[in-house]
Amino acid sequence: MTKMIKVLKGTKDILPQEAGQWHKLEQKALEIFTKYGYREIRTPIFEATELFARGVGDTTDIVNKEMYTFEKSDRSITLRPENTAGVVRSFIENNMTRLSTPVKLWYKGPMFRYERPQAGRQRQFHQVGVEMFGIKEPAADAEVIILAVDYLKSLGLNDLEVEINSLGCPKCREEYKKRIKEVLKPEFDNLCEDCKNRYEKNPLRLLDCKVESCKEIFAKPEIQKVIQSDFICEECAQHYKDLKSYLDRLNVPYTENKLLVRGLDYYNRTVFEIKSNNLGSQNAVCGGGRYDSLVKNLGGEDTPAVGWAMGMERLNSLLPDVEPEKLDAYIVCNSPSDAFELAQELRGNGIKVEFDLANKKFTKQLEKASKVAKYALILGEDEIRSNKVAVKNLATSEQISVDRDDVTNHIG
RNA sequence: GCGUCUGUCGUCAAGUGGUUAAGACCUCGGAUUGUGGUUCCGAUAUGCAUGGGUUCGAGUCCCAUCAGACGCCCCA
Repeated sequence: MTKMIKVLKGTKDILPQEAGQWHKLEQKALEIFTKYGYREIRTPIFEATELFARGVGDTTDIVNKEMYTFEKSDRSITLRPENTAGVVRSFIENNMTRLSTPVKLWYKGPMFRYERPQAGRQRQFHQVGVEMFGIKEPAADAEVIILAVDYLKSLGLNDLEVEINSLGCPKCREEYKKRIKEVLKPEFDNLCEDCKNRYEKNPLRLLDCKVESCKEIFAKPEIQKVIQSDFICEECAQHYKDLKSYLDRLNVPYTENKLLVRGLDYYNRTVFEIKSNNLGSQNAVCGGGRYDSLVKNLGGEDTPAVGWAMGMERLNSLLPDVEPEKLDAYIVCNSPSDAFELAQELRGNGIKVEFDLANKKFTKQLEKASKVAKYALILGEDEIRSNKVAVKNLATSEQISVDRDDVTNHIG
């Protein structure tokens, strides 16, 4: 036999039996985001590699080891690993700074990261996300978080926890990093390999290492004191405080997590995640935050922004299965042309109907009808002659003869 | 990139070194030439991820490769 070609590692077919959940995710996204004034944007699936290097940050894992990059006509091109950079590129390129603020955009679509697949992680996966441009006030952060919660609720997902933190601005964050490095310096040799790495690359990430020996080190009082200290500057602290009071006022429960640090370089001040306890170790369904310097860094005017993304596969695995909908009717008839004609009449009336295309026997047709449809429409020689149709309710076995023009009214 | 576990029909599986690889569901056909979902009968893996090895003999033991699941790193 000829060799079979299989889907690539970390990729999946979305099969018809899962389509119901995907439709729900997409329909609710459109419905809820529209209520908050967001409009959909669709950016290309591949972009110049430089966009992600500068946008996401060239010290991040995503850019360093997870991108699908290829050369074409002397250009370096990359399949998007996330969509904030692409949306920001489009925002700048299409002069959206000229639109009245806030500019609210949402997107959905596939993203690509070259990683080892595991529960809740694939190489091609899908995200829905929102980005809001032009507002520096904490009300924007709050609205974006509340929108995420609202969307998740509309999907019937309530067992979720919102975690927030503030990373401060570049100025006060540098100060904090310096202090963490100072206090950990004597312990450097005792840290695990990953932490030694993080010490230089991203000191903030040090703090939630899962290795026991590192946990012990971080538990020391003098180190805890630095971790727990309020390092952020006055303006950042006020922003964070205002965000919390909005969330309190709107009755959105949240927990503060000082160890919540996002791995993308562009975040400042507010960061947040929404987690589920019903997933594996990849338990965040939503992650986002404020990125006030990204637009400028990518060549646009200085424009503050906040946004988030959700992993659709992760959402999907929290959703109950959707039963496939039955056909309204299945036509049972030994004359394909008569069946076809009736089917087209009914389809014209908005009825979901199929008929046998393969000249199967009467009993086989009826068997098929009972599996896929609510009603069997029996169209035999007698019925054709008298312009009638026998309408059989397959659940109750009741059968009545009705005028052909009247069929639609009997299978609502 | 690292670690752990797994790989028998479309699906769920039995099989624990010894003749022709259970069973169930799905699918298809028949009983049933205009009445289904119940029932009965029948069909469907020359092969146990792939390639080597051990053995008189391997789905069963060993090695490698590939694939999958889960975890680390990181992220949605």
